Amino acid sequence: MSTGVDGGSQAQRVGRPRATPGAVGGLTPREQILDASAALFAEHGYAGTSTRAIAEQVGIRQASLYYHFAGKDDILLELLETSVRPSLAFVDVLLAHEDAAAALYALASIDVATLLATPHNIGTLYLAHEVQQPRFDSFRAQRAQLQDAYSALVGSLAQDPDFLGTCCIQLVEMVITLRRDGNVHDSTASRIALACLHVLGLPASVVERAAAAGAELLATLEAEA
Amino acid sequence: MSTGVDGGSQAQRVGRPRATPGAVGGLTPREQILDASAALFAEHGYAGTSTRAIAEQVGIRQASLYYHFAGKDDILLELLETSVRPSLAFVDVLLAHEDAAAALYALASIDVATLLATPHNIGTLYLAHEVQQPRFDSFRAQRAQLQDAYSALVGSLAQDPDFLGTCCIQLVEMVITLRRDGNVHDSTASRIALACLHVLGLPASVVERAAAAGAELLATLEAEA
DNA sequence: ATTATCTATAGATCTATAGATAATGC
DNA sequence: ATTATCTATAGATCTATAGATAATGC
Repeated sequence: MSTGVDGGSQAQRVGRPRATPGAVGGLTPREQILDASAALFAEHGYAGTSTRAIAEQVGIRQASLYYHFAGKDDILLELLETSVRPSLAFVDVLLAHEDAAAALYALASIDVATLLATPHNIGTLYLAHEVQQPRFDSFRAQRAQLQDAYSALVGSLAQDPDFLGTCCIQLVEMVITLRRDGNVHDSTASRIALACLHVLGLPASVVERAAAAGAELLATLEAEA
Repeated sequence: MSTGVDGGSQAQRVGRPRATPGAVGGLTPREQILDASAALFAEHGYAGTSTRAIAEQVGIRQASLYYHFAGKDDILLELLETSVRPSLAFVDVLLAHEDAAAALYALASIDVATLLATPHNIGTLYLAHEVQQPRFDSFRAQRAQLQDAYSALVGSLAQDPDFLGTCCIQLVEMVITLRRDGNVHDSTASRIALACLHVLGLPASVVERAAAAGAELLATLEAEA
C-alpha cells in the first residue's frame, strides 16, 4: 500500500529516475539502502556513518533516503531485526526436541550460520551502544528470546543454566569477531557448537554422542526448510 | 615536565581556578577528565559522546579539555591502554609456569578481575568500531599479546590452540556484558575461569585438579603483588 | 495523479584553535 | 613568568524538512 514496488525482476520502475542509474542489480532502492547501510555500519559503526555516506554509496542524494525510511534509526532497526529472525524460527522445534544436548548443538550451529549469512557482518552492531536505547527494544526482546532458548536447553543438561546459557551465546557470537578478522572456516559452525557442549562440562562421551545427534537433527531441519 | 601536577594530596593548585570548584575528590583535572570520559563512553559510546558532554560532567568548559589532551581520541587511547596493562604484567610468569592448565585458570581469573576493576566498565569499548582505526594500533597490539598468551597456554593442553584460545578470550570478555547488565557475582571470575578449562574439552578430573591448582597459583601471585 | 527523485536549506550540532584572563609561586 | 582556566568563534559537519521536478501509467 505504501511504496508499491515492482514484483517482477526488472519491471518498469515508476517515478523520477536517478541521476546516476548505475549498478542496480535487481535490488529495490530500499534494499540497496539497507545493503549499503549494513556495509558502512559494520565498518564505521552506526554513529560513525552519516546519512550522506549511505546515500553516496547507493548513488542517490542524501535527502532521498527519507522517502524510504523515516530516519537513520529505522534503517538500523530493520537491519537488526532481519538478522535475528531466522534463528528464532527454529527455536520452538528445538525446545520440543527430546535430546536437549543435540538440540543445543543444532541451535548453536544455526545461530552461527545465521550470523555468517548476514550481509556485511551485521552482527558487529549487536554490541553497539545505540542498540541499548529504548528505540531498539523490539530487537533486544527478540535477542532475549534466543537467550532464553539457550538457557532452557542448558537447564536440562547442567547446573546454573543462566550463566552457562550466556556462555553459549558468547561462544556463538565469537563468529562475529572471527568473520571480521577473516578467520572463518567451513568447520567454524560445528566447532563453535561443539565448544558449547564442552563448556557445560559434559563428559567427552556424552559430548561426542550429542554432536553426532545434533548434526543429524540439523540435517533434518535443513531438509524440511 | 609538561603538566607539573601536584604530588601531595590536597596541595595548593597552580593556575586559574574553575568557575565551579565542585567535587574534586583528590583527582587531578586530567584524572577527572578520564573518569568522566570512561563513564560517558561506556554509556553512549565514543562517537556518541561529545567533548562538550565530557567537559560538562567534569565541570569545566569544552575548550579547557584541550589543555590536558590533544584530542578526543587521546582520551580514549589512554583509557584503553590502562585497561589492558595490568593483565599483561602477569603473562610472563604464567607462561613460564609448569602447570599450563593452572596458569590458564589464573590468567582468565586475573583478566576477568582486571575488567571488573576497570572504572565504569571500559571494556565495553573493546568492540567499538573506532578501536579498529590505526590510531589505536598500540592498544590492539597489547590486546594481541594477551591473545597470544591464551593460545600459548592452550597449546600444551589441546588441539587447535588459536580457535580455543579465542574461545577463552571470548568467555573472559563475557564479564563485560554481565557487568553491563548487573549480573556480576563474587564467583563470576572463578566460574568464567572454570568455563575456559571446560571449553578445551579436558576430562572432569583434570579440570577439577587444574582449577584447584589455579586458585592456589592465583593466591600466590596476589600475595606477591 | 502518482511516484521517486532532486535542490536548497534550516538549525543544530561538534571539534579544535586563538587569544584573553585570573590565579599561583618566585 | 607560569599555569590553567575562560570566552569567542571558525569551519565543518550532520539530520531532517520543504518544495520543485521529471518520470511513470492511466
